[in-house]
Amino acid sequence: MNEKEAQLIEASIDLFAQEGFWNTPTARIAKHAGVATGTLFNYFESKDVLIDAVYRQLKQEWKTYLLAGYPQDGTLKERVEHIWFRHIDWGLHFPLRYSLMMQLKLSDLVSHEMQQSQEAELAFAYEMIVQGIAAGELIDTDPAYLGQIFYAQLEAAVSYATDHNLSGMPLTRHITQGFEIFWQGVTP
Amino acid sequence: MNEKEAQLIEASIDLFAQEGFWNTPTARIAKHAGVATGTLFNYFESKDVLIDAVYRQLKQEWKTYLLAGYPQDGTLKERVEHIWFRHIDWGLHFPLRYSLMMQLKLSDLVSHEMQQSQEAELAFAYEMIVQGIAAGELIDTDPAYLGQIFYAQLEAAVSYATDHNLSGMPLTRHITQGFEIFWQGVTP
DNA sequence: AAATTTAGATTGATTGGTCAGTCATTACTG
DNA sequence: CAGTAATGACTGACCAATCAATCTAAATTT
Repeated sequence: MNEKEAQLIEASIDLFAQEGFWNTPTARIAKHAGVATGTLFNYFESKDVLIDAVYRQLKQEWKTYLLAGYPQDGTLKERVEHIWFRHIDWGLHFPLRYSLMMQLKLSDLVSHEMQQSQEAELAFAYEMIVQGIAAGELIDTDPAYLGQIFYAQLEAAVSYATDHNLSGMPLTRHITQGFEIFWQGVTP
Repeated sequence: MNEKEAQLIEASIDLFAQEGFWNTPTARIAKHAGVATGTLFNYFESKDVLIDAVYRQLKQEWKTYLLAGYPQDGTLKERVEHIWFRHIDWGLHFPLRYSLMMQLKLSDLVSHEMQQSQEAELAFAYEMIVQGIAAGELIDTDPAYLGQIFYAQLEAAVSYATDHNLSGMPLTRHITQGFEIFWQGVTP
C-alpha cells in the first residue's frame, strides 16, 4: 500500500470517528492527510470506495489484534476467553477505531460485498462454536445465535468499561466477571 | 399534537429508517407527509429538532408497548421476562421503528438533552435490578452493567429473529431460550 | 556528465448539483 | 375581514468529483 493511500485512510478514520462520515468533506480528509483534494480521488474512485477501504482496514487490524497469541491448542474455554480479552483490550486501546467500526456496522455505508468478505474472515470463530456444541461444552443452539450473543455481550462489556473509565484491577475484574456471566449462560 | 405534526413525524420515521437521515431531504419528508416544504419548518425549527421529536416519539411508543400488561406484583423473573418478550415483540412488529431507534442510539444525531430525558424514563428498570441484587436473586454486579447486558442480549435476540424470519413456534422457542441463556448468566 | 524527453503523480480552482431554511404570497377559518 | 396557517419558488452555502496545468524523477540521448 502506497504511503499516501495509508495516510488518507488514517485521516479518514480520525475524521469519520470524530465528526461522522456525513460531516467530513473529502477536502478536509485530504488536508488532514497532507495532500491535495484531487489526490484523494487518484487513490479512491469515490468517497464510497474510500469508506470501504477504511472498513477493511479496521476489520483487518481488529482481527490481527484478536488473534495475537491465540492459544490454538487450548481448551474451548481458553480460546473463547482469549478472544474476549483481546476484543475488550482493542476497544479500550483504540476507542476511535472501535466506535467507528461499530457505527459502520449499522450504517449501510459499507458495500454489501465488503461486509460479506469481512464476515467470511471470521469463519474460524463459527467453527469453534460448532465444535463446542458438538462436544457438549456449549448448549445446543444455532451457532449463529451463540455467536451473536457472544458479540453482544462483548459490546456491552466494552461500552461499560469505556463509560466508567475502568483500568488496572477494576478493569481486569470487570472483564473476567463479564466473561463468567457469558460463559455461565451458554454452558450446560 | 397537531395532525400535520404527527404526519411529519410519521413520514420522517418511514424515510429515515429506509434511506437514512442524511439521504432524506426535508422536501421529501414534507411531500411524503402531504404538506409543503415550508410547513415542516412551521412545526419544527430545524431538521435537528425534527429528529429529536422522532426519537422522543419512538422511545415513548416503545416504553408504552413494553409496559402493557406489566406484572407489577409478579416475581422478579416474571417481570424481567415480561420486558424480554415485549421488547422482542415490538422489534418484530415494527422493524422500521426498531432499526431506526437502534441507529439513532449510536448516531449522535439526537441531542444530549433528549437522550438523557428519555433515559430517565427507564428508572423503573434500574430500580428493579437494584432490588433483585439486594434480594440475592441476581449476581452482585453494578446494576448499570447488568442492565447493559440485558439490553445487549435483547438486541442479539431480535436481530437473530429478524435475520431468520422466525415466527410461530420456532419464534417462541427462540425467545424463551434466549431468555434462559440470559437468566442463567446473571443468576447466582 | 549534462541536456532532453517522457510518463506518471500531484495539484487546486472550478463546476454542476443538492439541500436546509426563508419569506412574500395565497388560502383558510371563525 | 382579521388573523392564522400553508405554500413553494428561491437563495446562499456546501461539497463530490473533474481536469488542465504543473511538478518530479526516471530514462534516454547527446
